[in-house]
Amino acid sequence: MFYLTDIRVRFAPSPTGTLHIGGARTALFNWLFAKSIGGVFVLRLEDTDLLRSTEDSAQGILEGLKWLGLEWDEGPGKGGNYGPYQQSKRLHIYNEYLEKLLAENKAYYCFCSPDELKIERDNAMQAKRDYKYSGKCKCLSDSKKAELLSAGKPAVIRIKAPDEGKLIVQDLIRGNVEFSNSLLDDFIIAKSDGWPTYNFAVAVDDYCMKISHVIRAEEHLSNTPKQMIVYNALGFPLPLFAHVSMILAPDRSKLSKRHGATSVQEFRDLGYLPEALLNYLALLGWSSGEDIDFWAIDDMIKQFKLAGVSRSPAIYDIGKLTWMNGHYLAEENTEKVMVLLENEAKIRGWLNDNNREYFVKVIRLVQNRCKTLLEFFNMADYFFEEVSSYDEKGAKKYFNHENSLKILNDLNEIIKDTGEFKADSIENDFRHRAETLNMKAGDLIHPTRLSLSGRTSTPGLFELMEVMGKEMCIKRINNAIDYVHKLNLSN
RNA sequence: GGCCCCUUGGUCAAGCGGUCAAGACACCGCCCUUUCACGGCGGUAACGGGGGUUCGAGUCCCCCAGGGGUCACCA
Repeated sequence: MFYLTDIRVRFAPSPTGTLHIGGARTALFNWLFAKSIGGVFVLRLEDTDLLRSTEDSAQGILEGLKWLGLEWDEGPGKGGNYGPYQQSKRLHIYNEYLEKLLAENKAYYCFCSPDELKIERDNAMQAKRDYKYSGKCKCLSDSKKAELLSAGKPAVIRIKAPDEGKLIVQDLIRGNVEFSNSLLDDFIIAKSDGWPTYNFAVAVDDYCMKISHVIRAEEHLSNTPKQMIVYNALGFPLPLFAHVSMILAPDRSKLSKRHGATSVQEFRDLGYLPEALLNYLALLGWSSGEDIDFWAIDDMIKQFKLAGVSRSPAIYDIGKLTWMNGHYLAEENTEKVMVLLENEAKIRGWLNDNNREYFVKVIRLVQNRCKTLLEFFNMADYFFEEVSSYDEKGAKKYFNHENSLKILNDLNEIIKDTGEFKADSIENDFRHRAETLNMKAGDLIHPTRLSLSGRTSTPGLFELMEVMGKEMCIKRINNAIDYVHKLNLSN
């Protein structure tokens, strides 16, 4: 009997694209599982598809994982005792096991060309039969085989698959899932270019890397019996499996580029915080049973159980992610937010060495109203740039009646007269003046807001004024007065 | 099409034989308020269908339907 002494899990993406949120969630579940029981989280790059794998993609995936804080214990850049952690560097290992299977007559060379096989497959399809490889190369004589091999005829290696009985996948999320052996054929384990196929490489690597729990996306469930055949042929003990359901787009289809942002980096660039994305992803398919929306990562680790992972596919909802991000952003340390905004702010000329303090004050005012970092740049422009136009409806309402000029002039006076330019005292002055003028405070507040920001909605006006400073306020009120003058002339 | 997985409001999701079927997002009201957010209160909205088992079924079993996955010298 084989006992697992060490808990080891892995995330094994193929570097043929970006790290999308489905992959990120799979990585997260692996990571949480490992952390929750003191296991090891391994990262392995499955890059045996030489044509589609790219270094850029690999770097992007690594970067995405790091950004999320899902650091791996072993893997690229980290090392470990079971490397290399890139399949493209493990050819000698696969060859060793390939030769073992060949020597034990558990696998055989197949010389059928892709074209031949395609024809057989098409025929089977047309006849509405299930296609299974005929197995004709299995019966090749040794001499014939040697002849073809030495003639350099391209060959793949197939594994001899049992055709009776059944395989039971022990899945920690789904329970036992049975597959009948009769459905499987002698599938290819090594391509004619000498590289192993996925199902072979995965099984060999998971064994060699002493993986105890294979936690991966549901799309791999149907592949699992094939991998089990490899395990069995090689005499490897089986790991435990856990197949996590997929994340679907709002139209219930598989996530793809046409669904907008799907990759971790896109979300980063859109101004989402890693904590928020992680929290959202965790709740999309996992529940502790408690009624908690916001999870500190440490609590997640404490509470995480594979049994709490959902079996049904989940449709992701960017609205909820955004809502959640808004909460994280509102509570984030202002200095940290500043760091996150810094680059873009400098590019826009909003931030330089002399106005850091001002910039921080603006963030403090705006950050709890933004749902994403990107929104900050849409919401705070008037703090850094001249007001170039006024909200149309606002102008109609506050700049376009007989009292408008008088009110604006009054405002200028109030502002000039305000001794200490602090939110409290400004507010006091405003309310006083409104009273003496027999107006509502709003009658003064709204035109001021529009004058200072060009908008009808902003953070609290008096806080805003304090941050802007007296000088800027007066200047903008004067600009508004000019604007109203012109408006009157043209009427 | 074969095989496999899945099915509670629009979305996420609690529930594990007895509940008026939680909660969150979204949506709609109201309150707070200088606007916008936030917050508070309230509301609309669900067990895919059909058979069983049981005193009793969202919960167990079977069938159907729908959705998803997979059937490559891709991973």
